[in-house]
Amino acid sequence: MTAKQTEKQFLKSYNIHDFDVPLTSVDMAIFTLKDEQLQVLLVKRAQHPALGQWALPGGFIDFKKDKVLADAARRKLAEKTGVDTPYLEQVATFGGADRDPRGWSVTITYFALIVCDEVELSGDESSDDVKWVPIKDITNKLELAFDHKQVLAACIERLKNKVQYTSLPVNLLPEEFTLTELQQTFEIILDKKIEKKSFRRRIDDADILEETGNMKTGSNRPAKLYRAKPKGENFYFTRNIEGPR
Amino acid sequence: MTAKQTEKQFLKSYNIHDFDVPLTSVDMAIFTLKDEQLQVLLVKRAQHPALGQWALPGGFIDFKKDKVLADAARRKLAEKTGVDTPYLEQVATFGGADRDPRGWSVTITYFALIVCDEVELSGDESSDDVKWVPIKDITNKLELAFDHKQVLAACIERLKNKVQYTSLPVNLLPEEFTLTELQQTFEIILDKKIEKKSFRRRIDDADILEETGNMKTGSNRPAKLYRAKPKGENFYFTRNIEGPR
DNA sequence: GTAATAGTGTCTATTAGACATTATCTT
DNA sequence: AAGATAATGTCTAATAGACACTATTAC
Repeated sequence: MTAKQTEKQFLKSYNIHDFDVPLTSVDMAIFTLKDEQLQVLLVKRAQHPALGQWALPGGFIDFKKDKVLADAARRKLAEKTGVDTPYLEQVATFGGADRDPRGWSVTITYFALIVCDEVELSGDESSDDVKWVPIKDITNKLELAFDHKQVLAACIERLKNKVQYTSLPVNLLPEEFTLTELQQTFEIILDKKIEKKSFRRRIDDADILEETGNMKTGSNRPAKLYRAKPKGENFYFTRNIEGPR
Repeated sequence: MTAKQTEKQFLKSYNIHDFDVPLTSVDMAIFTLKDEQLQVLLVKRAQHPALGQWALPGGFIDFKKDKVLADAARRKLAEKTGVDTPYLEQVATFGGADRDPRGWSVTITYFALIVCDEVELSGDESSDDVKWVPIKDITNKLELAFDHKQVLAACIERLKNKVQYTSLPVNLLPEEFTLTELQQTFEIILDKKIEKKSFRRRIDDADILEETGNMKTGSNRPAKLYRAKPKGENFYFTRNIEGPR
């Protein structure tokens, strides 16, 4: 391999396996709101290594199906849940010699926010079982495969942090929702109470919602239903939610 | 490969090359403050592909030298600059079929903040030349190898965003510095003026600096010199710098 | 009517920006 | 003393939390 080659000659003689190439995969923390708790999807591994252990869903890149990294993440999500247009965010990439017994490995980690009643859980050849687990139950008692507990912790931390200054929780609610439901979603993730008026001012100032015209009724005054505005990317506030003084 | 194997048997017969494995590397955006500008280190590629083009420094993981991903980033930084304890932050991972002519590739991207006068630039076998480039000069005119312009844009965006609510710029200054120098650093990165009293209140409230006891003299009133407190991780403010009203 | 939750008005405490003022050095 | 920059005092405007109050439904 001399510098006098043309690029074409170089590429012809190039063999990826001449170099140290880590085992590279994509893992997902798929979050949803269920039973008034933030929950994450875990799969029981049906293959070695870590056979039988609970793990974040994930897998290898498919060179034919995936054009870019996020495609692999979306594909994994769709395989497990059937959901195909979630909020998806890359969190971090973990790599090291010891995190997988097969050798030096790298995992690119994403989290997704989905509406759980749009989901049809489905295992596949790589998992015996799939389940939602409240993130509060992910304690020392529950073992996860590989370093997935750390990976998941990073995803939860990112989510909690961003909920302090973005409108992310909108993505955990169905098409139409009330402001009270949205506030409760924030409160569940932040694990603290938010003052109603402050919250509504904040959302109103962000100008990210529109009324659907419909109302949610119950045994009391009906509430206006809102949806995210069409152009609705995530809104970034310049101040964190402060919470009770 | 049946499910009846033990994990040991599985690992024995496992061959990483039976799967789609992307070419995985680490790239660095090394930032410094030089001539009152934020600058980034670029290297001229001495090898195919993209021979002769300017690129972010980077390279492959070394399974012997690198225990975890960040080791590879630190090693690349030290090879180019001699700096060994920088502020280092993982930004994002880019992967796709088309970003490198050698095939499906993944790059884990970090940025580093270093003090440029502690640096001894040194090329090595993979680069003809190394230089600092002001980020304002990274325009349409300047071509970068692969998708490095996008990669760099992501690093710059992350840095600028975080400077709004963290104390990151401390890492761009030498051991001792004045509050005015720190303020100027913020102003350069954010590209806007900050009101002196607001800035000093903010830094004071964060309680991240300590006086060194030394003064910086000039042709006017001397200024106190500060250093980051020993336990000094980065401080996260709950509000962004607002800037002029 | 009562119960319940939706939605609003408004006070107060906090705080960031503005900007004037004072302090301390060199020449 | 003049010039320059460091450092601080303090006013004002903006705004988040607190909390009381009104509105609208089911029963």
